[in-house]
Amino acid sequence: MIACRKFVMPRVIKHPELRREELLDHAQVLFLTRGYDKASLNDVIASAGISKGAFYHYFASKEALLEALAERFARQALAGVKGILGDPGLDPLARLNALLAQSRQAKIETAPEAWALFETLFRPENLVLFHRINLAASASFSPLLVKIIRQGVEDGTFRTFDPEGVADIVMQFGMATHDVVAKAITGGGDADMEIAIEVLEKRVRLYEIALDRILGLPDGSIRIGEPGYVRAVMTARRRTSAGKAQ
Amino acid sequence: MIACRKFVMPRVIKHPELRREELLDHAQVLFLTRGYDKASLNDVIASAGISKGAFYHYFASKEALLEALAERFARQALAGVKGILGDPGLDPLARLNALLAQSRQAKIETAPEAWALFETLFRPENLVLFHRINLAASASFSPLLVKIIRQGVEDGTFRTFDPEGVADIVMQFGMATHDVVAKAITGGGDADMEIAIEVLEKRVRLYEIALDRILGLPDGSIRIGEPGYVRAVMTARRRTSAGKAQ
DNA sequence: GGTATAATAGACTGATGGTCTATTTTAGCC
DNA sequence: GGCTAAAATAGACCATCAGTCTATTATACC
Repeated sequence: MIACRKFVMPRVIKHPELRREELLDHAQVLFLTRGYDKASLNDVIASAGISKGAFYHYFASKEALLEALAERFARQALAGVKGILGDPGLDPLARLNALLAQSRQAKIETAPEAWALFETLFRPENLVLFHRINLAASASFSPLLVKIIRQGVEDGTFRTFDPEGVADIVMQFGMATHDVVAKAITGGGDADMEIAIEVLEKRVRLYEIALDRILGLPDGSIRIGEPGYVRAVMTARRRTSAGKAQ
Repeated sequence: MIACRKFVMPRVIKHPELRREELLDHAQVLFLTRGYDKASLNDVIASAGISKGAFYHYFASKEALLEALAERFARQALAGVKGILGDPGLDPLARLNALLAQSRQAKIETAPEAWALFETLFRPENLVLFHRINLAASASFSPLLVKIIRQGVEDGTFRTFDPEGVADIVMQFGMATHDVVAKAITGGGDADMEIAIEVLEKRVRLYEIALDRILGLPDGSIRIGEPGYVRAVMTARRRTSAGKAQ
């Protein structure tokens, strides 16, 4: 039992990250198309072309796979936004607007593929996955928002007694917007979409004014998106998703 | 094959509702304590003391059981609130405040048992259940809110261009409040709770002022809860949940 | 080439949601 | 009370799932 090893000890450090990333790619597609519950582990490993033993070498469980996927989503979402905080040439309001613009308009318009994935997160079958990503994302996103709002409060741009609370509201509005957009896109026909666009455009205006007033700013200070951008986003998305089969 | 029946045809109408309700009771306890996923169908039928055949006579699937439970929750939540809309002696602001008070303070303080159940909905394992209930609840709750806000807009009490949007925001705030309360209660020790109470009290004030401003009301018009009520609720809940084993 | 470990394969397991067939209970009708 | 058809119930059975276990191959270092 007590094998007195001769201490030859080769230490091997490989690159399991690559395999993990590859697995996450396959899992992402399957989880988002079928939902976390409906996509079985066998589906994932079949898609990746590996055995069960290999999978469990890289991930402790299906749950761990989900967690890793959520973390990767959050990391990617955060990456495009980090620079704004570091930019010293922006005042707090511009910074907040830049953050909002970046996290919606820019991202949506420049990367419809990424948005296509994000949008499926709002489908009911992806509830679990969405929740995980949401947790991971707001854990890293909220502090950025709080920091910006705090700066604004300190230099007098914003007026509020609860920066964390306002940050939370901003996150809530952001999620609600995504939700409405996703519902509209996945929803009914073109006539429905016209109505949805109108509703959403109005909603975005409401959120803007609400944030203005909550932060003690004059109406029209906060810009979540230009007028007409909802239509642009949604027609663009419609075009993209039209080419896909189920 | 073609049995030419003599058309004796007895028609039997029983009361399957009772059995269904009973099953929902057992499912409610199990789903809320263990979570929807972790509570197996066998657990449910064992708890109810019936066979699988009997269960599938009343419900098409485990999913259908969840749906029915969510509907019942929503129905119960709505029941206590219906009267407010019918009360002709209230102006829109009082009506909105009454609705907010009813759906929080009153409900919480008068029925800690009900709230204890509700609170567990926010635990991560109950995500699916919560989402269903939330859907069912807002489907019936939102129209009430919209109606009240519309009345207020018509008679000039409220000023907004998007009553549906404001109703959505009210729902969002309500959910966020529940969420924070639940996290604080299920969270750490008494010291943490003191901090949580402070945060939440501040958050409630923020939501109140936010709604005031969104609706064009003077600050202090909307009352979600009296100052100090958060502490009362949370200490009351702590006492209740302290007596329970896991 | 020897060796310890990383990596992989895939049969196997226990539990789960759901199905199926068989049996008992219920309720109207003569 | 007997006849009948449906309602209600029981529980064996099934396919599928996440996860385990043992066996085998590949790799990197000596």
